[in-house]
Amino acid sequence: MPRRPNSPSVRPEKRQPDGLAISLKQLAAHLELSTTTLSLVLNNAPSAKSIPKETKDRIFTAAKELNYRPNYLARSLRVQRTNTIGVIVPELSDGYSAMVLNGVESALSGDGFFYLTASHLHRDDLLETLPRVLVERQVEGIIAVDTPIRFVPNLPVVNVSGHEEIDGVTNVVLNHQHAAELGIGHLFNLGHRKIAVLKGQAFSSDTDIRWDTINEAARRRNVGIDPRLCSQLEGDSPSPEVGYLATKKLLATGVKFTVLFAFNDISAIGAIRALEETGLRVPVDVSVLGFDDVYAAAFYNPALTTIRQPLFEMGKIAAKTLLSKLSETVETDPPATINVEPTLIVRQSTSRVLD
Amino acid sequence: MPRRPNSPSVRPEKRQPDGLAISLKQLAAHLELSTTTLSLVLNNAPSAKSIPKETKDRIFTAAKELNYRPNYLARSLRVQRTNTIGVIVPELSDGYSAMVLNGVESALSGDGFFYLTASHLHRDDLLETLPRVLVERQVEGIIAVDTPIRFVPNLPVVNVSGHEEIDGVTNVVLNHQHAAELGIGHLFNLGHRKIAVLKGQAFSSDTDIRWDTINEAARRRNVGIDPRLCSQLEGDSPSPEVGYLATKKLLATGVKFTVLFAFNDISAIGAIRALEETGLRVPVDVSVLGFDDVYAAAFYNPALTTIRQPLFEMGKIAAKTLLSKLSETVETDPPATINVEPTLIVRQSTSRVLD
DNA sequence: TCGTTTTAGTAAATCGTTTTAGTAGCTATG
DNA sequence: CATAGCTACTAAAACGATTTACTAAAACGA
Repeated sequence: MPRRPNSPSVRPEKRQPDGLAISLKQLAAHLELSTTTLSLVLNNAPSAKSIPKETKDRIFTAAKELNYRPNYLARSLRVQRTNTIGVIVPELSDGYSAMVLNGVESALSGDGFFYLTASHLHRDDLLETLPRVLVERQVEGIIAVDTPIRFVPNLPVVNVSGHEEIDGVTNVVLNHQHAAELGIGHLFNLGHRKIAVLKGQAFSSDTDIRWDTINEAARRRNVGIDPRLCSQLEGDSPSPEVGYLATKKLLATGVKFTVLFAFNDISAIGAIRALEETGLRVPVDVSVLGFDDVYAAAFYNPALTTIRQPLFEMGKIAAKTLLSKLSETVETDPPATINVEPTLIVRQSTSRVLD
Repeated sequence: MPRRPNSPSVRPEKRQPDGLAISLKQLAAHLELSTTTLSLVLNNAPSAKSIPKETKDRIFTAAKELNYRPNYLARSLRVQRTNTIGVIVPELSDGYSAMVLNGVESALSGDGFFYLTASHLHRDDLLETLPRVLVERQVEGIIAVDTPIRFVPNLPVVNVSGHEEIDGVTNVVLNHQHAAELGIGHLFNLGHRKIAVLKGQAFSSDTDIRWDTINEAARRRNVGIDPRLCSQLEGDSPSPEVGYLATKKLLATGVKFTVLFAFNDISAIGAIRALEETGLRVPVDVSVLGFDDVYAAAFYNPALTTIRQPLFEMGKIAAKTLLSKLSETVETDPPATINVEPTLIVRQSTSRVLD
């Protein structure tokens, strides 16, 4: 995206001060007109067509001069629309949520919508209460990101990476069959047969389906995955450490493997650390396959081969879907599930098996 | 933080459905009482002490049964408080903002506050309009993160990593003198004298002060920084690529250096890629020093030596400061600037100079 | 000239709360 | 036995917009 450079320093006098808030009533008094007239003109309602241009201009200039800004609360209360949605994420710092959020925002900002963010931190109580609190705050809909649905509000809901089928909830999910095919296919073609897997944490929505589809794709090629070669991530830290620990556990079993299929890039990075500490070089001795394609993946050392998940787009799609649910002009319900496609990004962390 | 594991699957019948919203008026009609009484009881106002317990219980149970939730808009409009603040960030996906945001949220959530997020994407028009729009939405205060202030609303403002002194704006900033001392001191002690620097993008608040303090700390040790060994980051991508490109430019000049002090960890990662592509090993041939200590830093290969900036805490402090500005019980104004201290984290990307 | 339409507005209701300023009826007290 | 004080409530105003249902005057048409 091309950008013009900003002026590096802003002169203080360029900063605009703000007058005190003025209400429509005050503005009307100042103009000796009724609030009705002002409201009609300022929102250019159809019935304002009988108001002469001269009066309209008076209103507009006075509004600008006195810095009139409608009170969103009052307006929202009256028109029963807040142009606000709620977004529930596990935690903000994990990269995953931030990416999705970024997509959500990009779709929302054009339409004058804002969003309230809330993190549930995998806590049961928050999973119950957060949707209620958001409803209380009159959000028009909710986007949940990698979050189990405990409470279905009477509002449109879109769940990113949700896999439960719930009435009124649209799931935006990766095509996991395809993702597993890409990953296992790539490893198989490189000659790998002893595949270890880092399975996701129990609380992660994708854990089960990821594991199931990987297993299936492997079985389809007559390469069963040795149960001893599956290690589950534990703990909700967003750092690579969880992958490091899970890999250590894997190595401790002594069962040999030629490749490690990680649950995500972050855990793949931790895994590589664990492998190299044991004297295993990546990808010479062991290949490592990531998932997600976060920014760091391309620049890691070695650059990660990974299954790209279009998180930004998923957020964008989620927001657009929610908006279309909210606009009463759209009649057709969105499908219960919207699939997005993964991409295999081959870099340096996987290579052909030697023996 | 200890956590009990979640049940991995939730039985559908455990999901709570939501009844339609009911208003206070409806609830009052149902109980054959006035809305006044209900409001007094539900908010247990002092004047509700004359209401007998029996009536109170009737009200509470009916509210629970009919699932009454007060409309936050209406309440906010009446009491003139929204318990909502606005947060303006450059972009969500860069890790930096997400970390700060996480801290903000942690301080806010206990106090029943929520926040609206807006990204300015370094665009001049958004820098002007976003604060206004947030004011329109009746936020009670604004936290700006690494964001120049173009428009000072008539509200408490806290600027994380802001360096302009503006009336009514509190800056939460790193002690950059100390940070530069830690960094340059570390490099100096390792014998480095030819120091290259990756300077931040023009739009980043910390760029100038970081550069100035580093220069000063170097000069204090009689090691001037060769102007040809300073390369500025360009472009607003949050990926390591900007560091990669800036380092390539540095290498193209042919001027030798023994260490590279990067603007942040992300650009340090890009720098290492560029160095290794040229056949320079880190830290054997060139040391690299990062800044921030993001999650990836500890697990990068080589693990990054870096100056840790407590971003989570800075967000938390910013939010707490804003809240104290908002509570009229606190009389004393917070200081114009709040300093936080950096820490030097020594890992594998720096080593003693050989010659 | 009379009726209709258009022009240029306004009064009042409304959204869903909170809060101020009461009001009846009962009880205690000197 | 008057009155002060308490008990158990309520009517109505307010927050700041939007919207419905008007009106009075002017212009138009036949």
